[in-house]
Amino acid sequence: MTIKDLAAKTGYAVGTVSRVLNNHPNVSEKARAAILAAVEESGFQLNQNAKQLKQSHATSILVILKGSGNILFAEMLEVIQTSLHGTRYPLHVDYLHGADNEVRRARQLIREKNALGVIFLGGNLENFQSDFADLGVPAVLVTNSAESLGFDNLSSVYIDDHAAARQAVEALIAMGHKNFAVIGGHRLYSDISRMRWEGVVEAMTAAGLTIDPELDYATVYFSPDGGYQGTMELLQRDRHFTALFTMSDLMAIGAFRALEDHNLEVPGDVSVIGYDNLSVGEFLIPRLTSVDQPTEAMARRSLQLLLDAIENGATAKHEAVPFTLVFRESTGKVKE
Amino acid sequence: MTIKDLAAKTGYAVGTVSRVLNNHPNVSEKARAAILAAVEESGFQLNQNAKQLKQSHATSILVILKGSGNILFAEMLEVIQTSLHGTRYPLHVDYLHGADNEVRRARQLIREKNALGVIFLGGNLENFQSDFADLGVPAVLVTNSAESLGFDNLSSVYIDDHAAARQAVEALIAMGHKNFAVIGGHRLYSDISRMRWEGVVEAMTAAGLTIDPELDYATVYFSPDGGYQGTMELLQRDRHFTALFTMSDLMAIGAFRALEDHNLEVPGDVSVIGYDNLSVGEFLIPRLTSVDQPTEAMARRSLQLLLDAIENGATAKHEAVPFTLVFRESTGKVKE
DNA sequence: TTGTAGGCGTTATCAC
DNA sequence: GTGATAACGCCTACAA
Repeated sequence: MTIKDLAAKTGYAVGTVSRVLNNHPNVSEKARAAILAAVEESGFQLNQNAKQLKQSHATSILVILKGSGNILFAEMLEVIQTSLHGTRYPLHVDYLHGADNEVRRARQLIREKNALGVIFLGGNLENFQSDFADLGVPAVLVTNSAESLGFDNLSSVYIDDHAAARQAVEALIAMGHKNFAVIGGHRLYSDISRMRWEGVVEAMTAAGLTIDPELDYATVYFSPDGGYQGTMELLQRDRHFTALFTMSDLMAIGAFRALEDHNLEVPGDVSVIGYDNLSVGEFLIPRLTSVDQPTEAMARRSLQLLLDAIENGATAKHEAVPFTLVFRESTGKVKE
Repeated sequence: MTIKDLAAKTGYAVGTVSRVLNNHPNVSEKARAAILAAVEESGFQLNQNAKQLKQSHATSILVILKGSGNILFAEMLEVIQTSLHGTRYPLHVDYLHGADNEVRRARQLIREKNALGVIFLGGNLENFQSDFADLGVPAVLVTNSAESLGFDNLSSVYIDDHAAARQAVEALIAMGHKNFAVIGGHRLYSDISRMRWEGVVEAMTAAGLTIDPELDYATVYFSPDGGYQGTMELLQRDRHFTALFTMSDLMAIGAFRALEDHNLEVPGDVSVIGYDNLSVGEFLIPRLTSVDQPTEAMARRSLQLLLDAIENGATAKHEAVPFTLVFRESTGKVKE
């Protein structure tokens, strides 16, 4: 079933059918009604390959999401989708694995889907470094700052991981904690892990405290299991920490379990602070203190920046979205 | 940059370029090397729109995933992806929202992507009822049984939700529980909620116990928050249950919290059993008893059924994959 | 082994 | 307001 068939069926020419299907003017009400009826009856669907192949002017916006399991990205995507719904910008979403090169993928999809701009939900700075030049359309990277790259069509929206981690630790220091342990990802391969770690170190140093990058840090996956393994490892090293900073709320769940297994109380013996402020944290026992990732604000802002660049040719901006610390029950004053 | 440009650049004709790009035979090594070098240098990428539009024979397999937030589906997708990697079947994945019609979408994508077959990860039987006829390629529905529909090209792989819920409740009855409460989705709109509920009722009835579909059931979302709200509601109704069946592990997390808020111990005062056996359950305090969804087995089996239908014209099959109950700490004998 | 040309389903530019 | 018709980029007979 093609528009040719529809044309034959209704007695009009393909051009008229196409005009109806695309809501173009200069079509009689009669023709429109007849063709729409035939479409309805036959369940006809436009072939997007042919459409995209032919269509000359770009109209759509592209979102490239790296890591489909990431719940924060999923939330942001939802915001973008609802914001764009009903506008004149169709949305294309593409899901990528961590290993794939998101910038190359973007380049191909921009051409194929006639995209006006791209939002990268997550991304690796190295890929932008090597492949972003001459992308041709405005883009926004969400999560990392792309300021250092200096591309004039690449904006970025992020939270200041460095400052967030620092403030989190400062708050715990203010509660009297002196001995910290940290669980996170690989500081070499994970930008955010490195930045958060640096924030921790900065806060410690500023307070005249010390933390050992080898002994007080556990490198694990961002999962409950990772949190469990990491905490067990830290505990076995016998470092006697009273505060545990996990780089994700998921890790904190595993940390809770490991501490329980060692008969350590939260926050009585160990204060635990997570990261992301996932909704699940509110229901844990004890309720989890966490660094809030303002997903909605980040999503909204990135879309604004992109549309501003598309519609008004606005220049690239790099913005840190304000974060907040959410204090709940898993942190407290250190025991005397 | 098109294959025309490549042809001009290398001095060969577009036909030769196309043959190289598609690994067709009858191309001299010299030509292949020259063209591949040019491709590498220019970073050329085939336009998939044009390719798919033109390509006559189908090669790919389509996976339609409903509800991108669903962690079980994400796991199954991973199994399918790795299984298919390196085979002659490219994989197309499409993510859909709950409200969209997955069968219509499949119909369009089959045509556009030249798919040989489809795996539906989740799906609504009503949509299959109304739109599946004459889909044209073999398909497998994962999660629900499609046996009642009787389409000869639609297989299904599922776990017997009915039996699983029944066995879960039977096990708790064997521990001495008599008063049950259940938290799940809307039994009208959610097939699995209805089937699980029916399993619960069956077990209760068989044991000579009663359960009230109004008073002992809370309809909520499949989330920690839903579990919390549902448990609070049940508690406020003052039904004095000693066993709580939640239709998802996520709900169980919220249930734990609500019980704690009422100074009720798990499993001392109330035994809690979840569903899905997510990895997080292992780390909860107490560790969560749950109905295991054999995601890997389901994914493997669905792919086998599909490939068997594609390659050997095998007829549609409907298979229940065996589930297991994983007993951990959140369930126990009822207090005397 | 290589080149040529028709056509996939659609949009857009012409005439009418 | 409507109908032809030339592309879009590619694959694939078929011819050379």
